[in-house]
Amino acid sequence: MERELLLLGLLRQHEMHGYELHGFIERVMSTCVDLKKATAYFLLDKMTRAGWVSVSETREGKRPARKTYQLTAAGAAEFHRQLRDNLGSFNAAKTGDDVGLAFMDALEPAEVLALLTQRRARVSEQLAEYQHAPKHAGSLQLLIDHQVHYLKSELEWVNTVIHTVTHAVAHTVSNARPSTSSKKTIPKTTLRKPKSTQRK
Amino acid sequence: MERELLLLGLLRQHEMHGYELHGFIERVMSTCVDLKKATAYFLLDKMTRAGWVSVSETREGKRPARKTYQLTAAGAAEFHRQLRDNLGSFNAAKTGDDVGLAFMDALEPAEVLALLTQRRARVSEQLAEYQHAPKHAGSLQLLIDHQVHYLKSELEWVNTVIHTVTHAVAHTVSNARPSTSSKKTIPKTTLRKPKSTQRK
DNA sequence: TCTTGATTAGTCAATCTTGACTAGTCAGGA
DNA sequence: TCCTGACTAGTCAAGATTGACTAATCAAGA
Repeated sequence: MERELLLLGLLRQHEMHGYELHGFIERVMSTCVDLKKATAYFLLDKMTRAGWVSVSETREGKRPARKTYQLTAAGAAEFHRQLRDNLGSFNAAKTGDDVGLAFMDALEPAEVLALLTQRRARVSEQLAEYQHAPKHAGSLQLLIDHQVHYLKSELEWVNTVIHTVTHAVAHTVSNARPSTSSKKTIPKTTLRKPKSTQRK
Repeated sequence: MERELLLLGLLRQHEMHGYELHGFIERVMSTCVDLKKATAYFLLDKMTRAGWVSVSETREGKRPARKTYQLTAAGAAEFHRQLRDNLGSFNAAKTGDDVGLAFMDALEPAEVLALLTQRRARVSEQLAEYQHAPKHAGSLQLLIDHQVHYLKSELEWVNTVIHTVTHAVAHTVSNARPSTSSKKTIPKTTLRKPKSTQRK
């Protein structure tokens, strides 16, 4: 839904054709939003049907006609409505990217540590990339700063997990029978067998 | 894609029917993943076609038949593949939830502040809710902790933005002609008009 | 001049996701 | 007994999203 706001917001500045909108988003904002070309066209179409933008075909030379989109009055109103809604509300992203953590017990702790270390490297790489990227002007930089802030927080998180697991390993190893490490980290009580609803 | 891993991982513990899988995810993991019922069934179906899970219809009393899903050997292999992939890689969430920030200039700074304050309240509420929720066992709690860590980071972020905007307002107001505040925060140079590709 | 590869501009079929709906069961009160 | 509302279990059509494809233009080198 914030993708619509984004398109409306960009069109507010001046009319553009679909490819241009998508290109700008890719080039400048790819750090924090992703909007594939086909989705951009889909949304522009939808918003055209809703009367928020209007299209005009422009023909240049022998090129196939390009569609230029411009904001209508209704679109401007919708932009303001969505903007207020966007700034005043909060939709937490789901951090489910690391669901695997719930199933750590399926692997040797040593392997888990190796994998998490690899994950940490990925986070660092991305963080470095965004931190050293050329600065943008004004409010756009704010969005990138947000992503950087988020990545820093993710880096902290991976580190916490790595520490936790490291200690768990140390503990487990010292208590384990030789050559077999206890791999159960989810106690049985977490996942109960379905209460048998057998009847009759 | 991590939704598949989640389903496979849960089925690894013991067979379940679709409703049970979805129910468990809703009840226990709704903080960090969201998987609607229909999506769960869709994925189970897909994974059945892929041979990762098998289905058996069980009939109890006069109830309509329920489908019970169990992990196959191929499914177990796939689970391990996906688990390794999941732990070792990192897909940054896009923080685009606040794209509106890029268009702050369309509103009075005072209103922006009010809206951001409201946003901060939303973040706090959610954070409080998750922090005080009953603890879960083992690795599952880890996922919730991640979400809490993330929400704390978001709270910091909103605060940063509020501070920034507050100062910008102070600065603007002191420089402004009386009764009109400068609202342009995105300099013109950020969004250029398309270089006219006029030819001929 | 011809070919190759990049850029512009979009379309389309396949896949994924979801809100809304169906339908049986069961417990408890009128 | 009948009705109501909650729970169980799932289906379905509509909508959103994407990867892969088409097709024209243009620049630059062989």
